[in-house]
Amino acid sequence: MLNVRSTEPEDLTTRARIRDAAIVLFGRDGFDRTSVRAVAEAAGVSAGLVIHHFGSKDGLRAACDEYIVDEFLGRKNDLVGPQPQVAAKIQLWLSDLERFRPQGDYLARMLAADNSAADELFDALLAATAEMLREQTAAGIMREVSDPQITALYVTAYGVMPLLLQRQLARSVGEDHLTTDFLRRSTLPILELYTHGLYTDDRFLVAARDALGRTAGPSSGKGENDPVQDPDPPRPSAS
Amino acid sequence: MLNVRSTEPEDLTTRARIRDAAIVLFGRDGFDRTSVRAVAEAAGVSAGLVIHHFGSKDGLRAACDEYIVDEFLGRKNDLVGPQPQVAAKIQLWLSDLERFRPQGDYLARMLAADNSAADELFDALLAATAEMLREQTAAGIMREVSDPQITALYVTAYGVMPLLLQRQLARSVGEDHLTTDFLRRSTLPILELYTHGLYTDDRFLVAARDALGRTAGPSSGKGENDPVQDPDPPRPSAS
DNA sequence: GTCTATATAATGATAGAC
DNA sequence: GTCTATCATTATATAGAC
Repeated sequence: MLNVRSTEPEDLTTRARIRDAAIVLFGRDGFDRTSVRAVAEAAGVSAGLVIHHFGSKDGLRAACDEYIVDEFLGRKNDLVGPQPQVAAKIQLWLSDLERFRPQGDYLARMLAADNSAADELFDALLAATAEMLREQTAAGIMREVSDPQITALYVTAYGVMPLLLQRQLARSVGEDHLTTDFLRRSTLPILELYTHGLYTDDRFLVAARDALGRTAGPSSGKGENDPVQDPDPPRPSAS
Repeated sequence: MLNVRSTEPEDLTTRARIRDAAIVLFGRDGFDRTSVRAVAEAAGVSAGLVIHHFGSKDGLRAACDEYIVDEFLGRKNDLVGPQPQVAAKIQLWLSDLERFRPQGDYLARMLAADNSAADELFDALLAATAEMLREQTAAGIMREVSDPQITALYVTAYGVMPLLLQRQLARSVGEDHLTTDFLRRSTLPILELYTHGLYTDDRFLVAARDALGRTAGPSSGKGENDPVQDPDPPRPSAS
């Protein structure tokens, strides 16, 4: 299903070969640590030709950005369908991590960097997530939440997190990189969280509602005991 | 509470001033985009002196890494207490985002990069989270989960996510950077998730258990319909 | 400890031949 | 379109004076 041309180096134009080589190297080593010469060598051309095709190293980056975003958002070539949807693309990527690692790595770097193309992509993911949340809630499949916008935001951010922290995730189970097995093993724990939560009762939620209620409003003065979000799990006041 | 010397530039040694300037610039612009000269200027010294003190630019980075990790893990100076705990440090950081932004930005870059100091820190956070999960479960405050290791891993990773995606989080609510208000607003949605989950019933969880049960074991062959984790929220097969 | 001056290497980009 | 040769800039790091 879906064409695979874009990752087969064979019949690509030189320009496309350079761009693909750049995605691999930029994704693996980072933009700054990758020289135009290195990209040229990987693509089997001269450094001058790289500049000739993209104007500058930054032009090359822009071309990579655009390609990745278009690819991911399904705005690509062929008339395979009206909208090969984001979800389908995600499924495709996940079905063959090895093969799509370069794109994934590149995407991760984009999201972490100060990059307007990445912003566009994140916004698209967020919009899709928000819409899904709305639909599922209307259908009674998902609970009503107090703040759909923020909820959608965190669900989206939690969703892309594995891209950014793949090194830590893989390392913690003794792997070099994310594997399909790891993702499969992650399925149940994540679904458990999204189905039941982790807490056995309402106590922390109620306490937070109380605390926030006292200062009230979307904006407020500073309190001493702000129940601000904790980079670690929500936990009782102790510890 | 807790001393604040480390962020007051006044009475620091020159070496410490250089290191602090480097943390600011490395955190803001990235290691590669920051020159030794820039660090030197920010610290009010010559480039030669920076090298004199740290041997090389990479030595400077290593010193910054170590400082940040030690600081965060509470292994720092003074005898303020046996273990000013990670949780306390997090609270301190969150209580004054503006002031600790340089450290936060630096930490974010560490975690995203290929950095052994960051690995050590992540491992410490993970261990603390796993231990907390164990305790809370034993106390009946948290539910039993099917895979405590993976659950702890995701809870930890979700916890540090805002550090890595602060740009996207802030942007989505129209801010330039994370604010205390944003974190306050995030408290309830996150606690809702951790208390009730998002789904109204078990259907997806049961379906996943079924699907995984069929292939069984922690490792298995490839299926066509792997219910692999989705960078977007768990969702029904449709879409 | 701190500075200035400099060596040396690498990089992005240009020019011009083919 | 593609190459080779080269320029100009910038970076890290060194050397030696103070």
